[in-house]
Amino acid sequence: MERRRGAELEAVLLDAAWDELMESGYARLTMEAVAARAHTGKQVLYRRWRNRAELVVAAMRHRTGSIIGDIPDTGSLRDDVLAVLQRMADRFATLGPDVVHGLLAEVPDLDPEVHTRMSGVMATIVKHAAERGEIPTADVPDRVLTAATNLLRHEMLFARDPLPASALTSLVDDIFLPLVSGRPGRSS
Amino acid sequence: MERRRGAELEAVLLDAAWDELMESGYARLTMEAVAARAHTGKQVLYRRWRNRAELVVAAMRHRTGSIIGDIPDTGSLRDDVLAVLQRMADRFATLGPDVVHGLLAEVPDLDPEVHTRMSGVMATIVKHAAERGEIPTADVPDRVLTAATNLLRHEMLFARDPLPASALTSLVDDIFLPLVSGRPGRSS
DNA sequence: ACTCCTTAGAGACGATGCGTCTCTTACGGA
DNA sequence: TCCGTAAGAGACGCATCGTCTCTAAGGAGT
Repeated sequence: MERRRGAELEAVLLDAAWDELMESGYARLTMEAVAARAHTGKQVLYRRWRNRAELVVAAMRHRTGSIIGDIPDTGSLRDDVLAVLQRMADRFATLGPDVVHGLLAEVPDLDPEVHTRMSGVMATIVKHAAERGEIPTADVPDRVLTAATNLLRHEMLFARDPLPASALTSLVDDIFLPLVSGRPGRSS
Repeated sequence: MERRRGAELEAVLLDAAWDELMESGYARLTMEAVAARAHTGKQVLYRRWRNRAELVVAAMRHRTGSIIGDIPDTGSLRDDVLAVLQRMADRFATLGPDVVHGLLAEVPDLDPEVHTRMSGVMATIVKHAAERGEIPTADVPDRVLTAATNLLRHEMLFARDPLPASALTSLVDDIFLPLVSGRPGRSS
């Protein structure tokens, strides 16, 4: 029997966990199933991750790499923000609400890193826009910077159905742009 | 042995569930424990609620009644909104993140009712403000109406520590009021 | 007052799945 | 070649879910 080791084995384990996650969701993912899919025993999993939650988080990081890639710079503030929101929506769509809810319940420490990174991304985008003269100032409160992304995350957490296409544009046009451009929001 | 029945028994069951929820949180709440605390058997619980999640939701409704009481009307838009946010924060504080996360994971259908009600409350508050002349118009997109409450919920869901007092005022002054008054947001 | 019928109270039961433990054996390093 | 680490496999104990079973309390009906 060929026996896997080290990084090679680890990749197989994480792939198995990811596949299981996609097939069964978080609530129904069992360590037994992951081990079986990887043709190994549970101990091999528990030797690396302390519990199901850690395994799933590792599988996600392994599969999707960095939480957020590079910072969009399209030359238009609106398009930049839309690009960020679109990425979030795509990411969430592949995971599904079940996974996010499950992780949220069991891994409360998952978020802060994401939040600070998001905040940084938005700050950069806003700075670019201010340099172009699109908006009067890049000096914007953190809550405003993250308002659109946080609202999107909120909607995705509670939405039962896929988000309508209008959701992203509404967040940008009704919320974000009015706040950073210092202009009245459009009325409905 | 005195044997409880009907509404009387149901109240005892729901109180037991609530106490257990406060003591152990959602993740550690077991049907056995609730039954034992109410001095009865599990079947009595399962005869009324199909699973743990339904029992907990029923216990919450029983304890805290309607999700939102009356609509604040202080004569000031800012104070009205702050009052709503304060109520949300209080409610969440008594429940704790564990309970909310757990329910979110197991009862995805919990939200829509809350959302529409929240939307209605904010619409009324805004209408009053417009009638007083505090803001130019009550014709505000739904996403703007619910922006503050949704952002607060988002922060509470992800916050590890109790919210700082400034969170509520920041949501009102940096986000909500600028959006509905059609004026620039303050800079940080 | 007597009977019946629902269901409370109590707990056994099977199933599931976690996380631990044990055992054998492949294989890389010295 | 020898040895030690860890892979592969699965048994194990424990917790808890949700179901089933049994006895008897106490209203409802005559």
